Amino acid sequence: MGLFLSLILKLYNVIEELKTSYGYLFEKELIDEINQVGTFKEIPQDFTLIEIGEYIKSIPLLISGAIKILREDNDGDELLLYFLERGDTCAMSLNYSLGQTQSEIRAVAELDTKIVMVPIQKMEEWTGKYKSWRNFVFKSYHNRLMEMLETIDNIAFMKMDERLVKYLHDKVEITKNHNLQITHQEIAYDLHTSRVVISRLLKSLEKLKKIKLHRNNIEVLSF
Amino acid sequence: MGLFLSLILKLYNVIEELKTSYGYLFEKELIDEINQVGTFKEIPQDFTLIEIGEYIKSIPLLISGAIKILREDNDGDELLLYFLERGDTCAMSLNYSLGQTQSEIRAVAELDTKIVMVPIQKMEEWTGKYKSWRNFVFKSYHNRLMEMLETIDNIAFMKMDERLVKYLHDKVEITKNHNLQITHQEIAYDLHTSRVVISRLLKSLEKLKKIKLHRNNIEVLSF
DNA sequence: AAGATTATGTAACCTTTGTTACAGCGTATC
DNA sequence: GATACGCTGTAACAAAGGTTACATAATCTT
Repeated sequence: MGLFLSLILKLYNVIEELKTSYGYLFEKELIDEINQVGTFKEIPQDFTLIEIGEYIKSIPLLISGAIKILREDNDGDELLLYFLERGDTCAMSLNYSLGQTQSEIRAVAELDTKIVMVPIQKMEEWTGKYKSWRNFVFKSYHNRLMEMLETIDNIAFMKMDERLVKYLHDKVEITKNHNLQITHQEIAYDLHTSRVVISRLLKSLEKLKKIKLHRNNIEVLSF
Repeated sequence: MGLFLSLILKLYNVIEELKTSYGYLFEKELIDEINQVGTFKEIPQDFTLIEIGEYIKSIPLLISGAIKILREDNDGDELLLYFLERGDTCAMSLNYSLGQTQSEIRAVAELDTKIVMVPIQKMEEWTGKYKSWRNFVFKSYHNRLMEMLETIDNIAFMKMDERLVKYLHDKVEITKNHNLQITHQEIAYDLHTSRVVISRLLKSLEKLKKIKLHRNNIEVLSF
């Protein structure tokens, strides 16, 4: 009886979470369908949702938290592309071609994150059936294109010191915390450079009183 | 009478061109609709189709030729993003939000190019009405995302000499000509670097017998 | 043909970024 | 508390790319 009640509560919560995050976007019928075929998942921080080369079987709809999308080259060198937040989905997963598609990116939970996974098969059905889903997919694609453009701007037009400042500010925004739990090496991976370069630039930012450096922690002062 | 005949021939050609480039994608009814509302345009090489900040009023469907898509930063520094070819469209234009959208990119004809311009208003109508159009839009978005990924790979993971080699090879492929009519300065703009750097690297490629340098012309030997 | 314009070649130098090496500190583990 | 390990700081050097300056060559203009 207690178990039964908690199951009902759980389901109730999922549909509530969906309504909160997507209710303003989707019709009631679509929310109901998502609730039926989707699986709710709670992802702990730093968990890898998908690796490069893995087959994409479902589309993630973000309820809360944040997901970091990374690109990697043949030598294993990384680069942070962008973050996904509530109401976002991964445009890379939206490709519903006949054959299976392999992921071009790695997705890692940046925070504890709640998502609803929808089987990729529903894509085609829903894009015909629900105008709101169609618009959502178009909008997602468009947002992702804009974020890729921003990433290109960053790496093409900005120098490493500017990129680092932007990175720190983005992190503060995503985590909603001025104290970033992060090592210099981790930043170096995300920006595709070396730890020494990051330490050097961070130290100069500290001298400018923009940040304060601690072990495993960076305090962002100016924002 | 001669004029009347040539008009008929012209219209006939447009629908034929559409059928050749898009017939395998679109239903006959959609081809007919495109033919009715679209305007056929012949764009001469180097003509700018759209500037950054201009309002997007129509979607270009490429019939033949090639279009170069460029990004620019606040200081006017350029960067080549990718090329569009037959059967492609500009994903940046596909955003049919309520308000007008400003272009984030510049589009320049790389070759003499034929396109059909479709009013942006048709987007919403056709995505509901034609499954093939929907798929085309999704596929375009996906292709453009993949090209942006490739661009990011280039600028993030490759050094200038490798980027230059890739650039030359891409040019040969697009123009279908081993003799590239181009100056060092133009290459420098596309790759967002300086003319001196390009001259230096080109000279070293020439010493490696990969290219032969002439005035306003680069002969690509190894391919 | 003379002069102007544009394209290319190259040297010298500077800045940014990447690499190697090592020291010192904080924390966890035994 | 001794030891090991991970994180940070920094120096010294190397490499890539950007800048300035100038010479020369090809082409266009008049």
